[in-house]
Amino acid sequence: MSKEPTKETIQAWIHLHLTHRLLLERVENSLKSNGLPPLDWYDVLLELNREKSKGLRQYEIGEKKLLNKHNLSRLIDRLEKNKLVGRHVCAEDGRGNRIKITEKGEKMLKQVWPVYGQSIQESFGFKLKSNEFIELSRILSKVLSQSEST
Amino acid sequence: MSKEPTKETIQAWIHLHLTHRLLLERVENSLKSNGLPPLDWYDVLLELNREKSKGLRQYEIGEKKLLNKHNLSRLIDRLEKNKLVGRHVCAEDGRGNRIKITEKGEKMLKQVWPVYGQSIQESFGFKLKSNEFIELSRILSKVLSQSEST
DNA sequence: GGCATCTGGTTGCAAATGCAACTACAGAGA
DNA sequence: TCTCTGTAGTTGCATTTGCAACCAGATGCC
Repeated sequence: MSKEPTKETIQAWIHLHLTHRLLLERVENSLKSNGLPPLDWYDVLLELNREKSKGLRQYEIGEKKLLNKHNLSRLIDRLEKNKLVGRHVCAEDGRGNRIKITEKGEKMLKQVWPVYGQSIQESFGFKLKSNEFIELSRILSKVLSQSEST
Repeated sequence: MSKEPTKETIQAWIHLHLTHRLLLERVENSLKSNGLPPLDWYDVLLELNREKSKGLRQYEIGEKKLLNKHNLSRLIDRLEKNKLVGRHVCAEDGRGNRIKITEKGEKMLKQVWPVYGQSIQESFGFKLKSNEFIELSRILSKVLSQSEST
């Protein structure tokens, strides 16, 4: 089994890398210039918002968002310091805690979305056709789904 | 003109974000565990290797790689400290300098590629069919090319 | 139970990044 | 020429990340 990627593979990887950098920079800039917190905050809050009642364990967030535990722990620190989430005792496991979004966190979500959404739309949404977004998602999902176990 | 991205747009963006994070983490880990420098070093060296004689201005590298000047300046510091590149006086513009790759830099490129290439192949190359890589590149190129001026 | 090992999460320290201010030269215009 | 503005690159400082060591509770084995 050849270990060398093909030209097409390399090309696609480079484009993926560059496109991501471009879009992320745009999004972060627009958040920042609107006085809003970085994208990661939104990402985590959004995940927590889906589990308002139970909350989530840190490792669950880490798995969903592919964030490592060190940084996630400190990201939660920052969110907690800003009263956007709370750490709650975890009944099932004394080591861990359950993270829950606060009212203020929910408000933040609502506040961020218009800016975030608009930024995605401008930098990305207008550039492709609907079926291209679908195709892009399909292809990337394949990469993601086959990699979960690995 | 609606500012709200469609569901498909959002979905594609999230997949792009996650896939990139996954692949980058894999690549960086394999480089690190083989005692090799981070991907950015390779990226910049590769660009410089295409212009061995003339070298490149920092802003040129920045444009190609979408790196901002502050970080690029310090990245060059690190590369220079490791004797992988050199800063040379720039005839046309007294403010700037020309960055050129050294022999050691070229060696580093050769040393990194097997590990880097293998890592891409394992995490990415095996997951899609050839025509999917081509389609992926095509779509992402559209996002990139339409964004250059913006 | 008692011990070793594993896992979730935290923390100290070093390295990298983002931001803003700064230097130095370039280029345009009076 | 002189001045004003713009651009290339650097640097100080605060924030964030990465790494490794660590703590404490869970799990497995005897």
